[in-house]
Amino acid sequence: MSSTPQKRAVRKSPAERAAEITEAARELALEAGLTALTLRNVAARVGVASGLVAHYQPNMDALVSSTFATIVAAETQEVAGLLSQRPGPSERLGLLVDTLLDNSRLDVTAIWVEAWTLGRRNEMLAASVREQMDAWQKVFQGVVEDGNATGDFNVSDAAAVAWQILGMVDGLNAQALVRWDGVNDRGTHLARAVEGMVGAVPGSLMATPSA
Amino acid sequence: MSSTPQKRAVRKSPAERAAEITEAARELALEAGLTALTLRNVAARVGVASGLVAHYQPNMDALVSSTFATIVAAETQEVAGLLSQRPGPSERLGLLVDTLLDNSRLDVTAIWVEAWTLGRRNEMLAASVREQMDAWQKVFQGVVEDGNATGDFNVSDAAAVAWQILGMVDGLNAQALVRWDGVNDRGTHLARAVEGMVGAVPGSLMATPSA
DNA sequence: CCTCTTGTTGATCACACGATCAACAATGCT
DNA sequence: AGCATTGTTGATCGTGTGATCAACAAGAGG
Repeated sequence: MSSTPQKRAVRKSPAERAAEITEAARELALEAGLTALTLRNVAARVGVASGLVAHYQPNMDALVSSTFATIVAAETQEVAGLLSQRPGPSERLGLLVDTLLDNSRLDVTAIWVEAWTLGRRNEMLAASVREQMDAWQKVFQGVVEDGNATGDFNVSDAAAVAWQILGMVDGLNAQALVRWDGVNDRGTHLARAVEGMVGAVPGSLMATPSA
Repeated sequence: MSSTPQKRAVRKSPAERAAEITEAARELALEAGLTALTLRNVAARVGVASGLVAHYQPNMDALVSSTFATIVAAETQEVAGLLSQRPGPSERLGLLVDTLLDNSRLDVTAIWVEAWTLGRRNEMLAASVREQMDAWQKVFQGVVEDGNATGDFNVSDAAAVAWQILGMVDGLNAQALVRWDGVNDRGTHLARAVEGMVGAVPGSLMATPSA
């Protein structure tokens, strides 16, 4: 009769169990947000007593923080990987803007926004947020500097411009989180704005879809 | 000896008490975020029993929602008021961008960001958020349309561009919430980006400070 | 087959939340 | 002065949170 309420969880190695817990936390966060990361929620997802989750984590703030870092870092690396396949800076920046606005990562965006406010009460999370933002900024900065070198762009302060573009992307994504309607061709408008910022030829960032 | 623990609160008219409560909620939210709006917190600030706050509000979701709306609407009207004192569209758009990035409203930004995530679990708040975003978008759209009429700008879809600028401003502000350092002249960079979007002459949005 | 290590349980604590409501008391009215 | 209205209290309920820890049992080593 009863399917879920198993009597006792099978005994596993600490490494394996720890991995289960962090993975469950990752899925939970993506589905219901970082706020859903409670001892009992995570435990239920693993199929284990709540005490066990506490046993594998110093405290919940740490689990929230590391889960955030895991999710966001994965996205950064994934997108950075896509970038390297593009020939020039213009194509890369265009792809970057286009990819980040394609609404296929709204779950990650939601976690970003949540982390911004949760960071006010979770110092460990706040540190992770700053760290991951730096990583993203570095990705943008690299592309901008490449464009400067090739002459495609003309930017005096690549770091600052990278921060700006990142901020814009974040804002537009957060907006999409609440108001998905209203604007259709966000990528085009943002591309024009970014072209203005990096001193690129208008239209040069228009993505040529690989499909 | 005891200062705060007064025996009983003075009896006031419903209107006056209700105003006290909403005002206390406003201050609390600005200081500690919308999450701090609990029955007991608000009650303590007013100097009243927690039950009284509940008596004046249908539920806490409603208080959170209305407090958000109050704070944000005030900011919108304040900035919109400043706008009307500027002569042309370029000056107005420049002032808009400059004012919203001057870091003097980070408390309001924090509330925006918090509302975006809280809205996922508070339908009333979500509605308020959409409403207030629309209001802001309308402000931007008005300026863009003016610029179109005077020929200062050249935009085909003023509504879409207004959404974009709004999103960018929100993103940069949210970023400043976590990373206040790194970028110094955000206004300049954003101005260049916006100039690109609205088709304005480069440099035309540079604010000429009234001071 | 037994023992001992150790992964696991679940009851429990203290706290905070929203919400409710009978009892209370201050005020205004007669 | 006495009464009725009504603003106000504070204890209470049910739920949820993080954290703790004695007790349990599964599995490995002897």
